[in-house]
Amino acid sequence: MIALILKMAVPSQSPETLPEWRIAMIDLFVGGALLIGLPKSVGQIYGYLYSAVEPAPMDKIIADLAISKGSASQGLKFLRQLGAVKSKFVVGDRRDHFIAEVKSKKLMGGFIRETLTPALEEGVDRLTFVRDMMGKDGLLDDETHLAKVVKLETWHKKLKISLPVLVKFLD
Amino acid sequence: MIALILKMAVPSQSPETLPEWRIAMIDLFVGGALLIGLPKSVGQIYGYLYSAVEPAPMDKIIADLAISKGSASQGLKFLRQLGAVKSKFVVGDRRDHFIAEVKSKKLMGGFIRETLTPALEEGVDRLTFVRDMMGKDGLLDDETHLAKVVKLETWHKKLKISLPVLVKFLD
DNA sequence: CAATAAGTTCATTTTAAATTGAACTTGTTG
DNA sequence: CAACAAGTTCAATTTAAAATGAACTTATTG
Repeated sequence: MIALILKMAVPSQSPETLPEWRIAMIDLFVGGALLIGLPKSVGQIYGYLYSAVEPAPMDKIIADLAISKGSASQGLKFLRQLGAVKSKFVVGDRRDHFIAEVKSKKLMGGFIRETLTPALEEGVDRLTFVRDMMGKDGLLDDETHLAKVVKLETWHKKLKISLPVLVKFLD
Repeated sequence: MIALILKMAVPSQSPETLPEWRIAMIDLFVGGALLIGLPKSVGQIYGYLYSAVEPAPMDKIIADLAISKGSASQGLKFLRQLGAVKSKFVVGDRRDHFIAEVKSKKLMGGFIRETLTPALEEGVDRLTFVRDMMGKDGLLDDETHLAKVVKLETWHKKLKISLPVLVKFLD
């Protein structure tokens, strides 16, 4: 009996046409996503959830954004890894319901952790290698050559410092 | 007579095999370029010039990096627009000779000017549009909805402020 | 436990972007 | 001014990435 009532509270979703302001907001996030090298679909999904008033299940996202199951599943997986999206349990509904995390500590922090930091780490390795190879060629005594590596190392160090600061500043 | 001597000072370039340290440095810049959404070839060219000891003409870049004339020409054009590369006149040689600009004010400043700022500007337009449409739907009185736009506007403003600061810090 | 719903995975297709190279423009020189 | 060298442009091709959707796994329920 209770089950019946709960079931009725979650009628099958008809693909809703998004209001213009939501479409514009989603576009904004799509632009941002592409700018930092993330797939369009990820921007769409995050924008959708950011602009949503209530938690949305995957099939609703799929219907409203007109994207495939695969894109939605993978996009949400990625966003959850970042910590940019979390899921909320809704009573009487088997489906996961997703909401956007809006604190930029979570948003950008996740991006830095999952994307930027690995890239920077690879950078360290390459820099070490450069030093080694220069040493082999006896170039580390040469002012000009040494300066090139040192400058790179300085950039690297400063980037590593400033990214977290940036995140904090953004709120 | 003089012309003859000068000509001999610039013998036809045999495609030189780059030392490992230069290859590693170039890879570093390729990684950086891809990270910020620039084509691989642009990273290669900049890395090549950054690691070069003397100014290099386009045909040397083409030969050493084994890229096409088209890529080289377009890549250099882009880098000059940014201000990340400048050309140096070499006596007795018709060809342009290129050198990398290493001050990050030039490097990142150009990127911010040419790529980030236009993107941010488009963001302003979209945000204005979002406000308009929300207004039309009478949603700007609603705390929840208003908060969403305001948060975006705040992010936008802070990003605009912090990018130049970041550049200064990087040197 | 059979039937259904939710969600994931991944081989294939689609799409977008970068690269190429041939044709062209511009400038130089003997 | 003819021949060549340097560099640009852009249509066609190649390459890489993202999106799709069918097959699958896992969990739920009547």
